[in-house]
Amino acid sequence: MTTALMLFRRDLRLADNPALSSACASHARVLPVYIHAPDEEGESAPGAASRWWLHHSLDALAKNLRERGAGLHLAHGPTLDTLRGLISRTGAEAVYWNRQYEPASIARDTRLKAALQAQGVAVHTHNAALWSEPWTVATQQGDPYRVFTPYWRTLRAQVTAQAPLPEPAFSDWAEQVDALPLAAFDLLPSQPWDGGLAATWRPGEAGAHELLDLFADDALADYARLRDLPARHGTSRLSPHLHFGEISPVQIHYELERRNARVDARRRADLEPYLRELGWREFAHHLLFHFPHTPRQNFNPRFDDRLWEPPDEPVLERWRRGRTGIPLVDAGMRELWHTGWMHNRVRMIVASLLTKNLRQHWRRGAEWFWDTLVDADLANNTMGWQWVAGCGADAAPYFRVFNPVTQAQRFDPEGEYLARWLPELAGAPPALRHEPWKDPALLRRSGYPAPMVDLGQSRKHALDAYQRARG
DNA sequence: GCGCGTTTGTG
DNA sequence: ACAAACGCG
Repeated sequence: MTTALMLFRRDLRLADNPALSSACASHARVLPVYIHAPDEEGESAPGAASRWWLHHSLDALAKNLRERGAGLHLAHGPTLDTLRGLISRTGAEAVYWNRQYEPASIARDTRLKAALQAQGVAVHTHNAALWSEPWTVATQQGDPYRVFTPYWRTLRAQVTAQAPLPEPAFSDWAEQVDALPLAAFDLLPSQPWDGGLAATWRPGEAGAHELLDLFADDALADYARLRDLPARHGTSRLSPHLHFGEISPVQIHYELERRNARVDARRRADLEPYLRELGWREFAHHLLFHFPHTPRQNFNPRFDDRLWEPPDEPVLERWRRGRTGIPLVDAGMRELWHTGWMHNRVRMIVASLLTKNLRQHWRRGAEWFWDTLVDADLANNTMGWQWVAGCGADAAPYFRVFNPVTQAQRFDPEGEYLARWLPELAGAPPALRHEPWKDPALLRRSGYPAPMVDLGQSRKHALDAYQRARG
């Protein structure tokens, strides 16, 4: 009877979990373990909203395991000491985990693997999170890609709809010893600000597949058009489930292809625009792996930090709280605060306002997103903010400054999204929701603030600063 | 060398 | 029309 440990991290699912399947295939007894060690994760340690998600996702995983006669052994770090303790108590001969790609996690896992192997324990690691791991895609020169489109062409040619792994058989799970209760991780907020999160999300594997079903039935067919409308549920909203590994790109791809094959040719959805978005997620991981300094430093080294003003706390606070007086920006920031998520188009617009019109460093924005997003992901967050700020890989040109009024008129023409998140403006006609300052009485009556910046003027300032920095 | 490239705004 | 500049095939 050989025993193995299955170390869960951000792969909180039973189906299509290569490390878990491999452990179960090779060992008579497997002990599923989760070790809480945020100090080992460096800048990818979860923020407040992610901790909320993690709590509920672990809860869901533990329940799934219990229903199958197993359990999830919870423990505090350090990871190595904890694993050593479990190995000596269970007589485990091997440890299995799925790989992570953040700089601190890579360093930790490298040390972990060497230390375990040195004491005679076998270590098996797998890919559970990506279509293609960051080092498997390269230019013809053998270099990492810095531009999305050629990256995607290469990756797309490699990607086929692979059948995901089924749940492994659950016989003879090792018994738990001295496990902690989930509450010991202290992941939930002490102030109850999480009501909006609970009303919006169902963390865990079942919740992920529920959303996938909804997306496949509902929005996918018209994805290219609907994905840009923040008032609609036109996107998959799978990002937090993907971040915590409750579902994999392989599962999503396979399921969407399978459903497509079952409807007649005329009604088939065009999957490509959606697969391309998953491609951006892969690209972000590719960039973070090959350019691990980018969470802190500009990807483009010629980009000058003097473009941004020193941190201005009152300015940052109005932006964070959704009181800039620019409706689409405030709606987005309030959606974020309430639900832990923001529509991607709105993310670009609030980021453009912060980094260009308000001239605050993109890292201030990335920090706030990190704490408030349930899908906060170091690779995606870093790439997204640098892209908008203009200093990233394949970035928007710096002179591209979004106009949040035009954007709202184009993508939320009826002001539905604005009304949903800005109760002050809900009663006003759409045209005034887009530009409430045109009716000073409305501002007085509703208490909605006047704009904190002149969009035209601040745009000009940003472009001038860019010219100076270049010159 | 040469064409092409997620997400735009202003005049 | 124009606002840059460069990675990639």
